[in-house]
Amino acid sequence: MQQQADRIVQTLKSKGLRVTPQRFAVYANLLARTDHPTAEQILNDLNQNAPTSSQATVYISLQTLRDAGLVREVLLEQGVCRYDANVTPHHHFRCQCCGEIEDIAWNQLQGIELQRLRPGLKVDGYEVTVYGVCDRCQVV
Amino acid sequence: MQQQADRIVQTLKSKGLRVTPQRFAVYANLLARTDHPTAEQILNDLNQNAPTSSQATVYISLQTLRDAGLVREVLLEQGVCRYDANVTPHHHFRCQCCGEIEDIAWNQLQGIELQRLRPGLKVDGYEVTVYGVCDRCQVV
DNA sequence: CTTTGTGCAAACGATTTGCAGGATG
DNA sequence: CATCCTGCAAATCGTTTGCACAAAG
Repeated sequence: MQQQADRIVQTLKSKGLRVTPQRFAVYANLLARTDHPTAEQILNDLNQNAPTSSQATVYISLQTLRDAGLVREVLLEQGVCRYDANVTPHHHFRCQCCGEIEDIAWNQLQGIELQRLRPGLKVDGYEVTVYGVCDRCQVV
Repeated sequence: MQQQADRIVQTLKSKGLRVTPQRFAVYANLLARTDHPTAEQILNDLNQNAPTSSQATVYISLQTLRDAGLVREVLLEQGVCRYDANVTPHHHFRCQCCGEIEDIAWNQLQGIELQRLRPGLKVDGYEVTVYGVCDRCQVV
């Protein structure tokens, strides 16, 4: 617990970011979650018991964390911006029924041949999005 | 030209959609473009010479076409919704410099093994997004 | 003490909606 | 002629901004 908190502080500092309670809370919340929450969901979660951060601060903190490379945006639905504290390369599965997004480990989807791409394109990376129905939605 | 127009009319009708000048114009515009325009870009393009459609109509036409499966949304930038009349499965390349989106033919990126995915997930399809820098931006 | 972050409320831009009139099948 | 579509303007939603105050280094 304490170690985890220290690690977060160190991570923020290492990116040259000031450690404020609000920023800490946003990042810690995102690190603790396995879903891919929206800014609003994070805001609600943080303020559930006691008021922690204002709306504007959550939005700005997420921007700051994104610019620092600690957090990434996941855009799979129109008008919905989700956040993910997992910044190592990985893929996503999206349930077309409930909208849930599940991570897919990088090594679960290998073997993509990028060699056939048009020469001239400088490739930095890629990501696979798999669409389907999750087990929970198949039962219902 | 005329044949193309007839084909569009037939396609719309086959989906049970009424053929109105505005709806026709939106779909024809999208079919004629190789870029991935936003609703606003389509609107401007249509009204460039003479006023053709109102803003609301373009937005609703795009929704209708999407629901009919004639058009798809491409979501690669936060807050930007692009449209694509190519609804056959294909991948995308996005230039991180200029934001341009280029189609990648399905058969240019093969060999993804979906077998390793967690059992329980019913897969309907997948899509690869490649990030990098296009040739035009590499020169500059 | 200087810089950066926060909160609030107002501003913003993209998209949606309500409603009256008009076109389509 | 019943239904669906359009245009307009107002409403809405998520996100951003301006500014005064507070906190961090």
